[in-house]
Amino acid sequence: MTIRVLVAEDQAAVRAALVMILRAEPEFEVVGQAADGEEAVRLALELRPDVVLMDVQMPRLDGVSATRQVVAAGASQVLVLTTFDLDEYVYGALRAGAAGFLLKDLEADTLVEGIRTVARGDGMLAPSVTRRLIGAFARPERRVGPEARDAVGALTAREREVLACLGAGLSNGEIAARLEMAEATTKTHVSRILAKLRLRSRVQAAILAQDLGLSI
Amino acid sequence: MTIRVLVAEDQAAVRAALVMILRAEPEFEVVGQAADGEEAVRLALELRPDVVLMDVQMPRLDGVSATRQVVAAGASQVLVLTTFDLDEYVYGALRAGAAGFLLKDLEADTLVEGIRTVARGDGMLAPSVTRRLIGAFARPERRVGPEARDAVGALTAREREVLACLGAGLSNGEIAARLEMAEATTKTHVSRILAKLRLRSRVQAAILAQDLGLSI
DNA sequence: AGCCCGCTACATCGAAAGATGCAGACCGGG
DNA sequence: CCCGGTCTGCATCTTTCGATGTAGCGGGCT
Repeated sequence: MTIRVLVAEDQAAVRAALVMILRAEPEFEVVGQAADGEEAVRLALELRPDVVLMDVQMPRLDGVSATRQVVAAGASQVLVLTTFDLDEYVYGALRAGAAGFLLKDLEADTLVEGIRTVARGDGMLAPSVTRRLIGAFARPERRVGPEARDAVGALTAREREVLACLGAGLSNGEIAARLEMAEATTKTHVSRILAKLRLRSRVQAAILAQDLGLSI
Repeated sequence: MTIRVLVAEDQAAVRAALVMILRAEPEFEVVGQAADGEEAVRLALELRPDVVLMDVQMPRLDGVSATRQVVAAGASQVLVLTTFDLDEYVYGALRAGAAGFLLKDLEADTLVEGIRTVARGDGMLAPSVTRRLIGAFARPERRVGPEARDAVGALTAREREVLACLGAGLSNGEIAARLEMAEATTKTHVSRILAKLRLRSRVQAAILAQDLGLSI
């Protein structure tokens, strides 16, 4: 079971080096090479490789945008490669749907292992990127204490529905329409929610709903 | 430069195996072993190892809580180890401040490499965990499009102050007091903010302020 | 059965929010 | 210098919100 790889990298010397590393491994087959983003997208859609090795800095279409298109088409797993681990590149690539992000100062072993990893559907990140991603992930959730979660647990199912609507920024009238109840009933629910959660306005309820990740 | 490691794992056989792996590497020094979470915290604070290898399932105090305490004290980097890669464990551990998260089905090499990685301040995740973390990270950002950021850029400084207060869930009266203006003036600002951002209520403005990370 | 609880509904009333018009302050350009 | 534009501020008026009381209805429990 060979892993079919497309190499997208504009610098010919670097591209040649990458291809050489891959050719040294019998399990890889380099099915194509691209020198810019547009070519990368075109070849990915045509060849459907298992993995696209994608440089960030490329002419005509940058690697992040190319990644977005390849992933949107469901063509391949994309492993992004770059010299600089700027936040902008990292976050951009990951949001574009990249399965991994490696820096070019890597060992051949790491690259091989990375391609293997993303080929089987897992993720692979450079260690420094991993740490920052963990940090970025860990921060947002500090807001909601357990007491708030408990209080929300004390709400009835219907009240939670209303709370989710509040989190979406709907007015009482809109909530009533969506949940098929009278506006007066919505007000009743809102009042109860505020009382149970010890909040003073629907705005605070909406923020809490956001933090809890409630969605309608 | 040896790396000082504390092993926290309740199953004696597993603990012994981990210690054996570490002892085989001359760069590691196992400075302590703990059989439960409380002991792990106590030893970490006392011995200040470079890395704590922390099991999730432990008696008396679970590994996630223990991690939180060790990290809060700034004692060590924590590499969490578990048999099951349940979301609950992963997210809990990472939010608790863990530098890494590995599954117990790992190779000895991976463990060694993981400890080395977290010891120098980087992050290390099992590949399957990496993929899910990327997914979890990529999703949240759908909320705020560039157009919203542009619109916020069109606000005046004063209006942005008011918007930040909205994001905190304050009423017009509270905003007026905090920013030292009349409540009527606050209302003017709120109205202008809503018009510029094309929103229909302060609730939506508050949600947007949250997503933008505005804070007072 | 009787009972409690949750959902729904409506009315009423005071408080908060939001739209609108207008005035003084400030600033760069003519 | 004055002029238009923008920012800031305040007051007035209508709408929406939120609290409170009352009540019918259905489902689960004893």
